[in-house]
Amino acid sequence: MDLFQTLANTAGKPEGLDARLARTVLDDVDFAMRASIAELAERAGVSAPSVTRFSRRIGCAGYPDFKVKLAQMAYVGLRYLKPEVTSTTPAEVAEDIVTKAQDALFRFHRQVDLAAMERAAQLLRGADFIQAVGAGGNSSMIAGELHNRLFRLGLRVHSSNDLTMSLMQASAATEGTVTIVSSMTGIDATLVRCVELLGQQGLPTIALTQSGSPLAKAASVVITIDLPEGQNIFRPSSTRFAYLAAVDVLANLVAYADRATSLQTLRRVKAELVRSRDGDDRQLLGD
Amino acid sequence: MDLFQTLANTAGKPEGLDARLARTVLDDVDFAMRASIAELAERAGVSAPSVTRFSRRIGCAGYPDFKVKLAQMAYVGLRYLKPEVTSTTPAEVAEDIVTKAQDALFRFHRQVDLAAMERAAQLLRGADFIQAVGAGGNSSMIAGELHNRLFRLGLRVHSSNDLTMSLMQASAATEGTVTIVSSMTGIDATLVRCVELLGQQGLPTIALTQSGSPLAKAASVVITIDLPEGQNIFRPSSTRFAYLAAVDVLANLVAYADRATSLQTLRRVKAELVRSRDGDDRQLLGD
DNA sequence: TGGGGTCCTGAAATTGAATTACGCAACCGG
DNA sequence: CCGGTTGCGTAATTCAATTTCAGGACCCCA
Repeated sequence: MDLFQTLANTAGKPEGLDARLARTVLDDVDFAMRASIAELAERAGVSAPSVTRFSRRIGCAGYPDFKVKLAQMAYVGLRYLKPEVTSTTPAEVAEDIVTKAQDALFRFHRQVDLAAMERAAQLLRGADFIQAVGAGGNSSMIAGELHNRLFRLGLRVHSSNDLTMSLMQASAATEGTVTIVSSMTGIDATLVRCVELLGQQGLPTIALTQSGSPLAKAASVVITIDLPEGQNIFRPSSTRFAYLAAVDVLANLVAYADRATSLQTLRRVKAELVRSRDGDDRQLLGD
Repeated sequence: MDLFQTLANTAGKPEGLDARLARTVLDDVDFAMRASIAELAERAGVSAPSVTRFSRRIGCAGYPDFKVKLAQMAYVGLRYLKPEVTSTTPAEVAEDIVTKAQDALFRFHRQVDLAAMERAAQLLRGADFIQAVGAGGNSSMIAGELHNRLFRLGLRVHSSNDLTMSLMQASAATEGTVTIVSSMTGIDATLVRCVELLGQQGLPTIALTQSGSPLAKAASVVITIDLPEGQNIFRPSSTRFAYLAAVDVLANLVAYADRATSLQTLRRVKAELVRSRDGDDRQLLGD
């Protein structure tokens, strides 16, 4: 997992055969994955034994093992180390975005607190009414997705991007209401206030946010998502891929918690779509 | 890419050493990646040469090459072949969702038509006004994202989930308007009509949709995204990850097309957010 | 300044894994 | 019942990777 980190560090050193090898590898990962030890040695201008030693030093059993580990890492993280190359060709842009998105998913999967997920799913499952709240673009999308994923399981959901409105609704919330909020920063004062208000009334709140943020401190169940954001101001945030995945996992857990009801509702939604729209029931649910 | 497909097919055959080998490999991919040819041969109960022949038959240069290819595929698609296991534990659900999302991104990257992307980016860049249209949950999200990504580059965008409204706006559209629509099915009659209407007026349209769909036929620039949807009715569509990536690539290309303007606008947006919200400028742009 | 030690490196030797060659056995068509 | 074909394992071979070893650079201390 940390192979790339190690490689990048090694490549950063000013001199030494290891640095040269690391640079050669990073320069053309595909080549390194295909090449024999002799070919790689030649390209890097070192001897074959040096390659073996290099492989060992960065934590592999030998060169073949290094190749396998490299291949395992190659897709996710491929471009990560060339830090913030301002990619300009369309191919580079596409690769950059896909790679970062996959990396975000990967990291999310590593760090996801499944116990918190389950608690959240249980809360949602038992709710009489669900409020999904998020604002600011990315989290607005997540709030909308929560609605989109949960209503079809037979749950009563309202989603909102209007924090002022949510604050009012929080004051007016009744027993049985579960509120789920999303905020990548977790520092929006209105949102935090909203969650605190609900807490004071003994109403459960779920937050998708950064750990340690004010929002995380205020919510009753926290699903933390901590990801490094890149420096490239032009690159749309890959973090939302992780948030989206979190929504999906949550929705799935809710669905499984009460399979029968969910299935029934889904069938009804689907049937109506098929009837009114296209008659093609292989198309997916929702457009 | 198709290695897993091939493996799954081979494993499906009732008899033969190849089938046994494929099953052995799929049964424990990690083992296969680490094992020597002799170890794998023993576990499968075949001879070493059979493993080499097997590797060749499924399209690899030899066993080491097979291992590398296997490693490349291992994360994405790992669970793919155990087709539609109805995963029930939270860990399985999470892995399933992350894997499928990564797979969707992977496939998107493979098939993305960069030329079409560039044409679309050029159209957007040159537009006086952009209409982003999508409905039905998934595509509503995409329309919203298009707005969210493009406004901050200094473009004038309106997004809508209301197809009836969009139809009216299409009739009223003026020179300089570029319309970008998203539809995973590509068969919504109103949306197709909307695009046709614009075409008749000589106004450019961009569609993110399935190839071969009515919508794809009607639009002037088509960004095709063809992905298989899983059978699990409970699993939220992983296709939207691919759509989201498409939006990001597009937004990035637009940004680079006129770097100076984009940067300026982004800086302004960011400055305002930092000022009014948190004073922490490492937080990402939008919540 | 010089001697001993350590570290780094590549050439050569060695090991060991993967592949090829070969032959046997089963199956198929005539 | 007999060639021909195919599929497989054993044994031989090849080739890649690794270990060994020796040369050289650098450093520390006398």
